[in-house]
Amino acid sequence: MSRETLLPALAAHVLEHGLGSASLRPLAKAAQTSDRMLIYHFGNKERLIADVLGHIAATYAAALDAGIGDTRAATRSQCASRILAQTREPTMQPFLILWWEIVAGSARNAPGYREAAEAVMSRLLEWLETQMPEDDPDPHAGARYLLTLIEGAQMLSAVGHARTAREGLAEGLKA
Amino acid sequence: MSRETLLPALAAHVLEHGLGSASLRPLAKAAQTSDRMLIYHFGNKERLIADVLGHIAATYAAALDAGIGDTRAATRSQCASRILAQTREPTMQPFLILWWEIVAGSARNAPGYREAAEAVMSRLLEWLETQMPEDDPDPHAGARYLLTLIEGAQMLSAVGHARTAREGLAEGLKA
DNA sequence: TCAATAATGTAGCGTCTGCTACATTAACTT
DNA sequence: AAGTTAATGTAGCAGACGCTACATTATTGA
Repeated sequence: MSRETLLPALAAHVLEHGLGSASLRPLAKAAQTSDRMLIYHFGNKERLIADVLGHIAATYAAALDAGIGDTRAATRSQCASRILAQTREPTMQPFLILWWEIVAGSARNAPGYREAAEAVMSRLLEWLETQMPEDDPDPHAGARYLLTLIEGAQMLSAVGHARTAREGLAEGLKA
Repeated sequence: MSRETLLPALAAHVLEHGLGSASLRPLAKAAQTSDRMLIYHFGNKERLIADVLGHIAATYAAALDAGIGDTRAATRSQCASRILAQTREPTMQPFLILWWEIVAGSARNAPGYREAAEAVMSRLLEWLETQMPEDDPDPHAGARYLLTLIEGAQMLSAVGHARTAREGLAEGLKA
């Protein structure tokens, strides 16, 4: 069992249980190995977690690419709706919950977190740019605007302000 | 030393070192007591953390109120600038970093987190509403819009996308 | 004044943590 | 076939974790 073979199982465990309870022995059990072997393959826990986060970020990016449409959106609002529909996919939920732990780690400069978070946001930005309306006056700025608005809404929803998020989004997307 | 006497020292420690390293013995040391006494006063760690988060949320809310201006903003953009200026205060930085841990806990339904986060966002919303331009066509929606946008920008900055945040904000606030 | 209650100190239990020393087996190279 | 390296098992160390049992000192109320 190589490092790459282990990563999916480790990622699945982290996605389900969060980073707070990601200690060696539970992780090892989830991947059907021993803590001994995890250290053997990854060197130490820090690198393990960094690798797992990298794997998760890559998986998320691939899921985004898979859900990409071949037609551009007609309006910014429709563009936002598309990405919000993606985030409502059930398979996306564990990632959305884990995401805030990644942001928290990034804010505290935990090694590996910043890179994973940056990668995800960059990919999301690319996705948005390809989906922007053809006649948009400023697709570059528009994509960044939509990303900012959507992520703000996502956060508000995570802390029980879903209603605030909905009204904020509506105001920001009205024609 | 009562529960209320201890809270400021505990809060200071959590603000400086984060919730990840908020275990009983370091917390006790910071408050010049023993783990024994922390359990005695708060019952268990779960309630301790919930109380500390509540205290921090209240402190943050008070800081917001203290920084409130007596004049309304002239434009939504100016209103946003005011709150962004507040968040750049050096004393605010530890809270901004801790905030994402609170969001992460809230997303995972950790006890006490949701309440603290909700309280902070509610207060921020009130603050925004009092500062909205007098001639704004829809101050209710406008405040929610600004909150969503600003928090999205805050998150992007936390993960190394400060430039994206700046451009997104600019696009969302242009007249 | 004396009894009841609150507050604190000391010591430790059982468990989990990341990690390592040591030994053994499997696989590959020459 | 022999020797080298990679991969794995077993056992355990030293420390941190949340929490508790027990004893002791302060404080308070009758």
